[in-house]
Amino acid sequence: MITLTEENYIKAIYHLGKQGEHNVSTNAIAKDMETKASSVTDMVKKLSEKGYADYKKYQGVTLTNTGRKIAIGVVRKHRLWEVFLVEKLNFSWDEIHEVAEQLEHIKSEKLIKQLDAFLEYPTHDPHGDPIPDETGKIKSIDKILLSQAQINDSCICVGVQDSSSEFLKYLDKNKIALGTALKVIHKEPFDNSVTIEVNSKELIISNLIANNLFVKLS
Amino acid sequence: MITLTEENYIKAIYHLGKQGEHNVSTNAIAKDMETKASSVTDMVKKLSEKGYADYKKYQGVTLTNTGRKIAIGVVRKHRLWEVFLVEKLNFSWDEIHEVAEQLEHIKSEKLIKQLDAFLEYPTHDPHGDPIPDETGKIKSIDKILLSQAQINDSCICVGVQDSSSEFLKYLDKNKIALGTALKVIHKEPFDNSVTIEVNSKELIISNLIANNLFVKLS
DNA sequence: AATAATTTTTAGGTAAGTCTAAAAATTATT
DNA sequence: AATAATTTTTAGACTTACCTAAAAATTATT
Repeated sequence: MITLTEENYIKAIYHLGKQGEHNVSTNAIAKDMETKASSVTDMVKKLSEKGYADYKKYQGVTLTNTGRKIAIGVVRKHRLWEVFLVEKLNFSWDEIHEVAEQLEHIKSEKLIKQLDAFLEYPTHDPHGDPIPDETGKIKSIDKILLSQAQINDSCICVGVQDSSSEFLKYLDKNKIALGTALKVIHKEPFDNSVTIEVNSKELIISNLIANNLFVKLS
Repeated sequence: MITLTEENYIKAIYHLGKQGEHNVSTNAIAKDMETKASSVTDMVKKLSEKGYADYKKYQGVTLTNTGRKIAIGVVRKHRLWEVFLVEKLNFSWDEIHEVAEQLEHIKSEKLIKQLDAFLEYPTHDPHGDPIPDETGKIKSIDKILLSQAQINDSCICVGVQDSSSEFLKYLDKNKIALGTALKVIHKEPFDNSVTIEVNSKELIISNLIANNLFVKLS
């Protein structure tokens, strides 16, 4: 049996390793999970013994295939629950993370299978992140950061890099949601801000914002 | 903060005390929770210190108002999730308990409020048990055990006492569900079995079954 | 009422997951 | 290449929730 804590460590290693393939440092995990490096060392040893991770002292850690499968399962659950919260229970996209963090640990094959069907097999969560399918396959769309789009490019908002409440509230305030059409009008070389056309209005966006918004060229 | 384990103990004390009002013995809790009496002693001391229970050595334990409120909150969540599983995710009534045991511990005011609304404010769960409202009020219907009904009484199935998978499967097999109309045809004094008319057919029901089926006279 | 049986509590120990502080290894700097 | 800074690990301790075994209290039986 895998514990809740183990699941959380595995998830962190997965995310920090970009899909769990490259070595993740003890300190990176500690920072991400708001715990101490010594606790992380203890846990990665344990994960390694249990066959969920490969770990060599001072060399960081990677997930094994088993570990990666577990991580993907948790991510799948997390994202399906996020869809449920937004679509069925009228949560806004800045409120869902904390609840999904709890729901992702509920253990029941049938539950997640039925939830998936009930939501009509969504492919992306409310932040635009892909939902792994039952077999763990993740289909990613070819998205770029808004900061990388060129002048006159037309595109559609497909996701966020930062999903902090503050950032999402900023987007709400400016009527930018998933699916919103944007057009790049001007890029200011001085501060790397971007002028875009959105909802038939012009809006100036700081570099920080443009660096956290994923778009798809259209 | 209250832990998951504490919540489970509080819930057990609540159920064993019929609504948490009369003294519950250490052994009764241990049996119910499949743990040892010594563990129970430790925990009831802790619950008592935290103000959730009143406990005097060798005298058993009762819930305080605070403790009872917590128990009712957990029961509310458990039963709402059960409704969700049956109504929305096509679970059958013998599959829901174990998943609801997990879901009942998810902490989010908004979640449960919205879930309640999404389910259109159900008053009873799939076993016929009442769902406490937001303020903790529980409206119970005047139900009796089928074994207490008299010959020629017409009634409706409104709940079960035993919600074990075996019993619920027996009911399914015999096409008895919540809302099913029953009529008492004969009561056999020798073994206390009951002959009923259900779905236009006669069915002989053992005393054990009749003692676990709640009905409302109609 | 004394003894037996049962229940409950106490005492001491274990495992998981955390922490602090110190030691060891690695990486960066001069 | 030697020293400094940083990262990582080890060692030892704490908390929660559990356990076993023995002691104490309660309840039942004769």
